[in-house]
Parts: sequence; structure tokens; C-alpha cells
Amino acid sequence: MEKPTFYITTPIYYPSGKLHIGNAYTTIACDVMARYKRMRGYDVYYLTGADEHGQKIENKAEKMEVSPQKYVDGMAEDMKKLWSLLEITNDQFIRTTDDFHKKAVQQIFEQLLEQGDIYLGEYEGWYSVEDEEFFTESQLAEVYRDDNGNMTGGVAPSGHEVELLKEESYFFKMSKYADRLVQYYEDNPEFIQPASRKNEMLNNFIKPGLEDLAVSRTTFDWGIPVKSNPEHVVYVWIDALTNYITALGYGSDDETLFRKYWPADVQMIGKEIVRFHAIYWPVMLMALDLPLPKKLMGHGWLLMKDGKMSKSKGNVVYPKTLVERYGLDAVRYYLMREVPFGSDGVFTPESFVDRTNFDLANDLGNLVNRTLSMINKYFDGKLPAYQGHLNEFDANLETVVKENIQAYEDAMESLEFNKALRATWTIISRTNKYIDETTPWVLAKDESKKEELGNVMVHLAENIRIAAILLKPYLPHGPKEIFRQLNMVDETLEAYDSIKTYGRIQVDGKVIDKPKPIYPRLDVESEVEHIKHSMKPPKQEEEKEQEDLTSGRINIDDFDKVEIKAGTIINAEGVKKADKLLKIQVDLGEGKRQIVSGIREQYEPEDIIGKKVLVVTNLEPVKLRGELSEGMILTAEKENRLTLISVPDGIENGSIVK
RNA sequence: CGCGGGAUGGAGCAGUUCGGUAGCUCGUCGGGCUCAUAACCCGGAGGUCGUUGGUUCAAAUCCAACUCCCGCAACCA
Repeated sequence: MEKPTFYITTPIYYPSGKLHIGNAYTTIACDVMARYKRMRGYDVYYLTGADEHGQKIENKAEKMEVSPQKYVDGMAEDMKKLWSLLEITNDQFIRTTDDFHKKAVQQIFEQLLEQGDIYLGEYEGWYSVEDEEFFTESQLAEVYRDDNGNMTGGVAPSGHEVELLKEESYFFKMSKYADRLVQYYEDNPEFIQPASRKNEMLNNFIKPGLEDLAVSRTTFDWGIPVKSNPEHVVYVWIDALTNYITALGYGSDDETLFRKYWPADVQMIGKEIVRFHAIYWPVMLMALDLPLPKKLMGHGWLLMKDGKMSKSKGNVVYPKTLVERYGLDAVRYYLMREVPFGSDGVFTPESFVDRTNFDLANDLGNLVNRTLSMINKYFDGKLPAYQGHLNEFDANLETVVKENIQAYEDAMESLEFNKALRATWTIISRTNKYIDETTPWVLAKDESKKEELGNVMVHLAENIRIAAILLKPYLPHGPKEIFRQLNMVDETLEAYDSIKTYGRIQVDGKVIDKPKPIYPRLDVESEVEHIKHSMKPPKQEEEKEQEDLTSGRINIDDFDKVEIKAGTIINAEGVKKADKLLKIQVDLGEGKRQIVSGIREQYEPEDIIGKKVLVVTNLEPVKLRGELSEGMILTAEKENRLTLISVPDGIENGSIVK
């Protein structure tokens, strides 16, 4: 009989920086699922990869003075190294610079063009030459209008004037498929998970009407050229999203894999890209007359205590740091356990160390250890045969195991990894409790209870075996070590189906005689300190590495160019429609001027009127949210909190500061 | 009124779909046990489930209004 297939994908990652623990999260989640499905007898295909085109890459490569190709080659290597460190079992690593992908994309593009789903049009928008970027009306800092209210121009956020510019571009007719898309959502309520994201898509993007999507660019070169018009490169949508099918050979000479695995069973994505996968991607597939993926899972993020991970906050955790010190199991376990289905989780060093200690070391590791010790002590390492349940404890224990295997399977099917782990730990905890209920050390003193004691040992060993099997997708190392220490007769006892009948465990002679703890206990204080430390210093080193050491320096002449004067704030008010901005009038001795400053989160207007501050006076003026700003008020920043630099009262307005 | 998420014992969360004894992990206090990695097991204390009003025999759960927090978007010269 043919095995059922299971195709699962991660997003392809954009290699403009080092991958952090958040990227690892998605990939590990898919890996868990892939391993689980293989264990359940599916023919699994697991795809991950890299999205390697686009302007950002082009710029980045230019800065580092290498070719874009060379740059992405290096990044792809790094990514693959990380995945192998995390023991990701992907079947393919696709790169959008792969030849077969480029060819297929070109072909898809031409086909859509021929069908009339893509047309050549003009992209008309407000363009800033200096920024080399288009801006939408709402993005502009200021908008000029004529008497009729028509827009005549504006100012980009950078302060540069924008002009109306037309650029030739290919467009995808999204609107044509909007109704069918809504219909698909309705017919397949499971399509977008969690469901709340579906409503977001409908309300925010589809109902207001889908705009045609610009799918080519002429403003940069690093991309796949449009075959029939090489002036254009294919823009990210068609290039990146199609990787899920080109990886299977769609559009090539050999579509065997494609026919076998498509449509995808699960496409796992971060919540920030749900929109592209829930709208653009299905529409594209409809245009190609291909079936849509069965499920899109938009997972939450792993956040830090102080919000999103970011380098500037110095709170980035790299998976490598953790894996090297605490082992892969701890990291994978933590990620899958801590982030609940569909919503965000929070990383703290404390919770990482706690989870590892309480769950892995105390509950699981210690259970294995104490069980094996008892089998050695009471039965010289030889595990007696299973005799069914002899008392109420046995019966209850077996029921709990059965129920939680079911709970585990249900959770796995709906990708609720933390629930599946919770179910597994219910078994583990229940087993620890069973030891106290049956008090083996008491039974051991009574020769007539030998049989009962033996049966207790069997239940313990069997539960450990079952838990280890359930944990195989999550923990690449621990279960293997458990099997080794249990020394079971053959490998069929490591297979998933073997847990469907309780009591199958059989040891090959003896269990290991000197069991070693599988997961060592961590010292909370020192390890928390270690993780915290790892989050900060490497960040500085890394920046140093990347930047030219001298480029950050300026000479005295450069410094002389900056004019800093002391002044007194004589008036301040909030800028409308801007949470962070204050419009401030400063007396600089020779006159007053207006400065817009982003300090409103810390200071209310009345707090700062009358204060003496330092002002950079020879900055180019800019408009921010429509208000003119002629200079910058100096502040000290720490952890996103700004503090005005205070100036002694004796210093007169207009004094030059050096 | 830009979009969305959230408010439950000291901390972190589940429960809200389909109203009916408020649950879990950690912490804390007390007890038990000794097979084990100072681990494991049991028990106690601690919550008017953000506020106000409504529906109901009954509301954490349904309805309405409000308050506060957090993301996203915009903004930090």
C-alpha cells in the first residue's frame, strides 16, 4: 500500500542578517511536525530555503564589496549550518537563485502574461530621487495640494521633495480572483490558522478591494529577468512565493515530485507574512489553475521581556549560543513548550533555565534515573514480564496514559505543540506519582510481594518508553539515550505503533547498570547570568566585525562642522497625529527657532518649558509630520528612554558648545 | 473613532466556542518518602476572573459602555 504523503514548508528566509531564535522557531516547529508524520508512517517532504533576490541584498552586497551572488552564497551556507546544528530534517533547501527556480519563475511569469493575468502598466507614484523610492500618500511627511484639494507634491520622510513619476511595471490582476478567494475561505474554514487571522485578512485587505499587484521592477537588477522584457526583474511575490512549487519541479522537465506532494498539507509562516500567503499566494495558484495548500499556519513570535527582539535593544538570543551550552533538546523543548499555538511567547533566561530543570531534568530525567536504579537494585537489571494491572494504581495509570496519547495526537494534528508536550508531561508526572503510590521500597522488603514489585517496574519502564516515543519528534537526543539505557530487545519497540498496546516493553537481558542522568540540572543563578551575558556583548563584537573599524570615526574637522548651542525652551506643544513628536520653540540668544523632537513619550510640553538644552543648530531643516524642524535637541538614550541633556543655568543662550 | 491582541491568587498562563463547584506551572508555607539529579509525592494559604451596568434561577463565560496595557501602522534629525 502506498504511504500517504505529507508536504510541509517553512517560509524561505531573507538573508539580510543573521538568523535569530525566532527564525529557528518556525523551522523547528516544522521539523517536529515532519518527524512526527514520518513516525506515523507518512511519506514526508519537508522544504525550507532562502529568498535571495531584491534590492536590500543588492545594497548589502555592495556595501561589503562582494557580488550579490557571493553574498547570498555565504548566507545560505550559514543557514544550512544552523539547520544542521538544530538537526533539522528538511528534504530540500531551495534557493531562489537556483537555476531550476529561475527558469520556472520565468515560465510562470510568461504564462500568466499570456493568459492576461499579468499586464504591462504604469506604476504611478510619488518618487524621491534621492531615496530612490516610491512613497504612498500616507507615507509622506508632508503633502502639497492645490485649491481643489488635489495633491501636487510632497516631502518624503527623509525630507526630500517627491515628484510624480511613472514607472513601467507589470501588474497582477488580483481583483479578478477576490470572489473566488473569499469563497475558498468560506469552504475551507481550516485554511488559515488560527482563525482570527482569517478575519483580519477579510476585513483589512479583501473587503476594501484588492488592488492589482506590481510584480516587476526596473529600479534594481538583482532578480530574475522577465524573459520577454529583460528590462524588468520579477519582484518578490512571484519570485519568492512560487518556491513552494518550483522546489517540487513544477515548471521543469520532471514534475514527479510536484504531482506526488502538491498541494502542501501545512505551510507554516510567521504572523507578519500571513497576508502574502493568505492572499497573493492563493490567487497566484488560482491563476495557474493549481490546488491551494490545505493549511496555512500563522504562528506567533517569541518575544523578549521588553518587546520584540532587536539588535539595538541588545536582547537578541542566537540559537547557537544556547545549543552549544545546553544541548539541542533543551532549546527545542523550550521553544515548542513556551510559545502557545497561534500567539506569542516570551523568552526569558529564567524561564529557559527553569523549564530545562523542572521538566527535562527533574520530571523526565530523574524518572528515568530512579526507575533504572530500582530495576537494578531489586531485579539485578532484569525487567520481569508485564502481567496486566494488578491493582487500582496500575489500572488508573494505564488509563491516564491512554487518554494522554489521544490528547497528544489531537494536539499534533492541530499543530498545538505546547499542548502535545503538556499531555506527554501529564504521563510523566503521573508516573512519578505512581512510584509514591506503589512504594516499591516497601514491596521490596516483603518477598511475597515480589511479583507485584516486578509489575510496578514494568509499568514504570513502559511509561518511560511511551513518553520517549512521543518525544521523538521534539527531542532528537533524549529518547535515543532512554532507549539505550532501557536496552530493549528490538527497534520495533521504538516505533509509534508499539504504544497502542500497553505493556509491550521487553528488555534485552538487563537494563544499563549504571544509569547516567539524561538531562543534568542547571545552576539557576549562574546560568541565567550566562545567558544574559551572551545576549549583550556578542552584539557589540558583531557590529565591530561588520563595520570597518575606522569608518565610525571622524576627524576634528568633521566635528567642527557640527554647531551645538545652548538654548532655552520657551514653548512646546504636541504634534497632531504623532505620538512621539513635540513641536518646540527654542530661544538661542540670537533668535528663536522651531524644532520637532521625538521625546513625547518621556516629556509632556509643560515639563520642559523653561529648560535649558543643547541644540544642534546647523542641521538641514526638515519637515516632520508637516512641521518644520530646524535642528536637533541632544538627548541621552538608554533602553529606548530619552533624557534631555541638562545644562547649567549659568550658560547663556546662544553659547557655542564644543 | 487606523488595524489587531490582551486584562483570571505573588509571577506566567488555561478556562470564554455550547453560561452552572475557578484549573495548571512556578513561588510560598507545612507534611510525606528515600528508589532518584537537594529530586519526587501530598496538603494549606492566597483570586469579589480590569471597571460599571444589563440578560438570567445562575455570568470569568452572553450583551452594552468604559478604563488600562501590548503589538502593527505612522512618527524619533
